[in-house]
Amino acid sequence: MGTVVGTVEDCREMFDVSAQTRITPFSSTNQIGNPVAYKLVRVAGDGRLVPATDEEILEVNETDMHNASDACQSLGYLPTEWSPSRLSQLEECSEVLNLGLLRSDNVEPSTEQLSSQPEYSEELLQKAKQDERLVMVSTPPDANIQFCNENNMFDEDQVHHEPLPFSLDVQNGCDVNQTNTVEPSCPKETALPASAASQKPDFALVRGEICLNDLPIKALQETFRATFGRETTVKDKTWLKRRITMGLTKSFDVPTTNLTIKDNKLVGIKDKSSDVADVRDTNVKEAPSSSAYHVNGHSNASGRSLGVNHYWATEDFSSEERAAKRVRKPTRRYIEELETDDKSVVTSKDQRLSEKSEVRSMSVSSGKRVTVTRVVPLGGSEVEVPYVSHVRRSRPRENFMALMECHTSCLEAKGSAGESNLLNSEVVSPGSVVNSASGPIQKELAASHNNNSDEHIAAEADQDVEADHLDSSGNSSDEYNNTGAPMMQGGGLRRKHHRAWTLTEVTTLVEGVSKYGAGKWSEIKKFSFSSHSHRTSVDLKDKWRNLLRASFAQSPSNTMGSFKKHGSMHIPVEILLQVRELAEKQSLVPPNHR
DNA sequence: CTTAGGG
DNA sequence: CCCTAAG
Repeated sequence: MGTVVGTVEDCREMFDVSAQTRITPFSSTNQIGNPVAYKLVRVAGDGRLVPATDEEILEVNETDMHNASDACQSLGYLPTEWSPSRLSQLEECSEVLNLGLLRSDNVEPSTEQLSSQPEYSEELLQKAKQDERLVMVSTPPDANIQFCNENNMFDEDQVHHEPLPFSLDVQNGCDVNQTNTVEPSCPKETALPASAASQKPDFALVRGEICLNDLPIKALQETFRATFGRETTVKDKTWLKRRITMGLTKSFDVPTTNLTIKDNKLVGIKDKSSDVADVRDTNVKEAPSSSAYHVNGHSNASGRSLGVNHYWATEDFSSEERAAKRVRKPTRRYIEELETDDKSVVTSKDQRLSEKSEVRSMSVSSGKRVTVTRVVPLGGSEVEVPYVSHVRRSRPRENFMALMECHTSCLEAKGSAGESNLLNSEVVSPGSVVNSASGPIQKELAASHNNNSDEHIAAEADQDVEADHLDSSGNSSDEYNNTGAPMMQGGGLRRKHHRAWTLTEVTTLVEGVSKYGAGKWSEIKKFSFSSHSHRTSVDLKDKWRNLLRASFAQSPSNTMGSFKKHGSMHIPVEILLQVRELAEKQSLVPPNHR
């Protein structure tokens, strides 16, 4: 489903019919606490902005279809003269559009629903091009409050329009006390009930950088999701914070209706730029005076301690926004970002990296066509999917499961057919993950193909099995799936490549270290771990580090060690002692002796 | 590519 | 485990 995109005229028509019914005291329903991205349409009579109902959205969409196609001849058409910045603007647009979609579509928090949305993104982008006519408006969190202050300007009709939480993802992901059905509550500042308070935390989530500082990465990711309506796999706190902040500020730039309201009055039709500015101004200038901010602070205090603040209550938002726009430097670290970020701000270095990552994410393909893939986060795991467009960024493909299954079956059936191309070209290999870990995996794949066997797994797995039955933990075999890629399990994705270290592995590691010395990981891998296909040298290094930690943490006081977390394998004390011995020995004796 | 470290 | 920065 799309957004409310349409000419003002369209809306007029609609509202001639429906406007009266929906004009009710604002205070009766809406929850200001919710950072809802409203789709606004203007009421014919008084020119008010009112949130569009879903039906209206539909209608408008239909009416708009023509307009859209009119204005933008074909969907595939992209004016070449558009500057990159222009495009990026649009991207932002579409992002916000997606946001709007999120809330309008979500009746249930299911992901299937959401997953289908990306399909519209392209179309949305197209629509976004005619920003002149965009009726849909996504108001940033504070805008709601602002509307509230402007007093009845934002009429609400809960029957037609149920304000949904900013993003369902936020609720779900953040485990906040919220239900999908937003109960009507008084949005007035005066009545800031506990119900509102319960929602504040979410609100706070999308606040600003300052309040993000204390959040763990997870929370930041949630916030990101809440902000952009899409997942992120980025684990870089700094980046996340910056991005979130940017997203928040940027959302102000979304084109609004041609008509603008100023001081409760309809100003009239303006050109886009001034219009945007106006909207922003009203939002920015008026909001800070609102006592709603207090409420926010309050609920924050009473709610989850997010270390929240009055960040945007006190900050000069407009300036902050402008500053952010310029200051912002594109990240260079993650493919996801490189592909979704504004191209306009990419620096030369980033360009290089971008290319690099492109290469990285490019799959060899069958025959003439090269399939570029991108990493799509799904349920904590990342998979490469054929890269479609920048626009589709909100949700992973819905039939991902199918892809996975298809792929795995491909693998099995593939053994004889043996065209590895297939894997890469059409269905994206789940095994080829972003990082270096894909190396071994692909080796495995190759092996399986060469063997022409259906039990290609066994080829490598047996080694593990062999190793496993020697020790107690023996849980590494369970992880073994065809590709070595994360396996589906009850619909969820396991973290890719998580294979518990078996006791034998540990011992061989220790022994390897004693032989070749700590730090000679490649050697150790080559000689001692030749049988264990996985376990890269890095793995060995990591494991050794952990072993060291364990050994030093445990032996000083034996009491502590006993009631440690028993989540993972218990490393026998002897081994730990051995580890420590080795560690001490090696740290004292320079490796040159060996 | 290999190591060392931070996350 | 993942991701990177350095050699």
